Amino acid sequence: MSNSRTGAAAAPRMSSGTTRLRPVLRPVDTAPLPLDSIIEGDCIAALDRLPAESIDLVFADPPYNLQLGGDLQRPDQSMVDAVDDDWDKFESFAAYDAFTRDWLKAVRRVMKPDATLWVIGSYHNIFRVGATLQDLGFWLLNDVVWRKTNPMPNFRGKRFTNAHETLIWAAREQASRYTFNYEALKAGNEDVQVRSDWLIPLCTGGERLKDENGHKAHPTQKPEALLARVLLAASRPGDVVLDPFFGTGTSGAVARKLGRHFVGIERDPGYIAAARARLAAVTPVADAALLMPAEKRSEPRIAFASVVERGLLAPGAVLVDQRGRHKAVVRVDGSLMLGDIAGSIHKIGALVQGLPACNGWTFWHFSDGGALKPIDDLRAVLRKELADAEG
Amino acid sequence: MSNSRTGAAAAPRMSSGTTRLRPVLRPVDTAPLPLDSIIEGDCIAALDRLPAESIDLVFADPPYNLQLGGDLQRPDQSMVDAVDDDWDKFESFAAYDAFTRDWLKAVRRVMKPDATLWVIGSYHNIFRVGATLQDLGFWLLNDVVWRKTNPMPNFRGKRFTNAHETLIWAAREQASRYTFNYEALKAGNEDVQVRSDWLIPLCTGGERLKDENGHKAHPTQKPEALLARVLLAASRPGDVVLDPFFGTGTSGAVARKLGRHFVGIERDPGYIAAARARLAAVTPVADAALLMPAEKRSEPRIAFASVVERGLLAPGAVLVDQRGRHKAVVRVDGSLMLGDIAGSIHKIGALVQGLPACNGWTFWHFSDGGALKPIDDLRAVLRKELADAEG
DNA sequence: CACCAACATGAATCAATTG
DNA sequence: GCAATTGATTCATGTTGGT
Repeated sequence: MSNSRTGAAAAPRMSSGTTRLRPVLRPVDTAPLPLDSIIEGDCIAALDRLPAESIDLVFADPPYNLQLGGDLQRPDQSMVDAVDDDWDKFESFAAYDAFTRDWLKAVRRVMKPDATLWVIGSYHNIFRVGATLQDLGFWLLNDVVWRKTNPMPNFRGKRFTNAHETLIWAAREQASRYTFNYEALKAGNEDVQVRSDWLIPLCTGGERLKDENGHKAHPTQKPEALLARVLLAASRPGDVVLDPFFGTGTSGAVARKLGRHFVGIERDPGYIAAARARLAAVTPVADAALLMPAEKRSEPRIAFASVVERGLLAPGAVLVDQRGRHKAVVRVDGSLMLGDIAGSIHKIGALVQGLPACNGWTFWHFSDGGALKPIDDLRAVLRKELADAEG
Repeated sequence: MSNSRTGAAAAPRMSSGTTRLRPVLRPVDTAPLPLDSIIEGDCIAALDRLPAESIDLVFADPPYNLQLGGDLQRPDQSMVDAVDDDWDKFESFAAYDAFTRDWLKAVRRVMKPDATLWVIGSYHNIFRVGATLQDLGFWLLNDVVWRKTNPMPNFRGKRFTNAHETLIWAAREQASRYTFNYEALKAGNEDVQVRSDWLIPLCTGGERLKDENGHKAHPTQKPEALLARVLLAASRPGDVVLDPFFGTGTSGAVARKLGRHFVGIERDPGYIAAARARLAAVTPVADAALLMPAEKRSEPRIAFASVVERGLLAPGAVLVDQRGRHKAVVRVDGSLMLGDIAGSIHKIGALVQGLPACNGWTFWHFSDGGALKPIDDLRAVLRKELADAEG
């Protein structure tokens, strides 16, 4: 592990160097990663200049103007007389798919092998994005529903109130060992696993950026609470968060507040100006201890043999399961004996239950003054000794 | 309008005769619409034999293409009974796409011009289905989220609990003048528009069909409440509801109960037998207006993390008990920190008191202008927001 | 019969380390 | 790189069986 796991101020984690994918052609003129800054320009061109495998987390809020003008307009600018012409629809969807494919491929190149990607969208575009992700080899982890507490009603009464948007969370590849701060999320959620549906208000009021005329600075500014949950779930302090459609910089503001680095790409100078002003006003959470995700510290491995060696259990001692239905005898070498079969605490535990696997530490119990206690208690004794010895 | 709109017993509505799409090649040997019966056989072959433009509503629960790997064990070492049926296995995404395209095209031919289609799926397949719908010229109306009250947990703690599935609601084409019972839905929802996220329990208990051995008759039986909401929203009494993946006939049972006709297509004789027995036991309700399933309600769970996310408490804020004997610090992720130990508000509250359990909401207080107030007051603020969202 | 404890189960793309 | 081993991990709801 890199040292960045130990503090918010540390340098960003570098790629492990192991490339699990086939080698990637890297553009000749890549620049060093411009940490905590906004790159002005076209998303894909800018991505192609970033170093490969340098990003820990990607958050993307791509445009979904499937049939409008702008960057997705047909190349020849020709007029289409029938707007609902099937062929035109196909052209439009195909153009959007090509655009999606291009930016996702460019993003994937700069992701570390264990990086993950979040994309947000609505039913207009999210299906195409999701299918493209699968086609490119991303590994879908969850689709997450942002339930809006205060959605805009459906004024014409012709459909259900469009009260949610969808986020897709995907790893770069199936083999990725991605960051997921399970324990921390659970601790903040009444000690229950966090579900795939999140209830969060729209970005309104003081959080909503306004221009000099009092109009909203960006049409689809996302709430910081949404980004906070994304970053707290799937990144660590010191990680680098890339947002290829930076807009007015919600992802950057939250990254900065939570001790993550950001890299933003944005084409519109107006949005960039708004984002820069916003970022300058962000106060990072100072105390690194508040940022590190609550985690069960990984305990040193203890062999059952050392429990016997240390005399916490004598050879010949009888272990039973909690309800006393199964018995086994401790041998000097730390294996268990059941009749004439010997094996590990796990193997014998699985055997007597007819199961493929078993955690022997919690399954087997010993008698301590009449009370049955799991042998895991004995492991805890050794761990404490070990911890004390290390200071 | 046909007279079928006025009563449950009327004949099914016939096509208006105006074809808004380009002419469709109709198979020579189409049969008359086999109302209220199950067609045994391949989905696409059976669809090709149905008359064109004869269906008012389609509900489809296609294979999800789960792509499961090895076995999954629960923490108690028991096995998860996963979907491992042959009908859910596909060679590749391309094969699944081809399958999807074929059945959707066949379905579209038999839909009336104003008919709509519902498809349900998970993140494994729903993106591909949605994109294919768009490619074929369907017009997406909503994506609807079925939020499960009681989903299966994520046993390994590696992802968010997969707590929802997605339904796509689409018209045959953009010009469709589809059925949407807006006023009825609103009246049944405390006079507010029905949202795109529905909270409904899984199909369990007595509703779940079992075989003679007591095992579930179908691995993915859907709750009747879900189908009831679909049919009440987007069909009228007397309409014909087609289900190309009939399974054990939930859509048919609900259609029959609500005074709609059904046409089911199913390949597996075992499922068909179960469905026939089930359908025979259904009693149609005399007055369909009486049956509006109430949304599942439960006391909303508020996460302390969301109190921090919304800025009601800042990271680093100090919480104390009422008499100021214990202190703990709020972290960014909604856990509390006591020394170097992090945990939930409840766990840390229990820890400082040496008790096995503690209600952190009433135990911990924050300082509000000199006065100590329980953090439960902050929960009340969020609860009010949530109540507004749930209706 | 009431009550409680134990058990069962739901569309699941659900590990990390050692040898 | 692959196989074998170790060991970490669950929420809501309904049913069953015992006192």
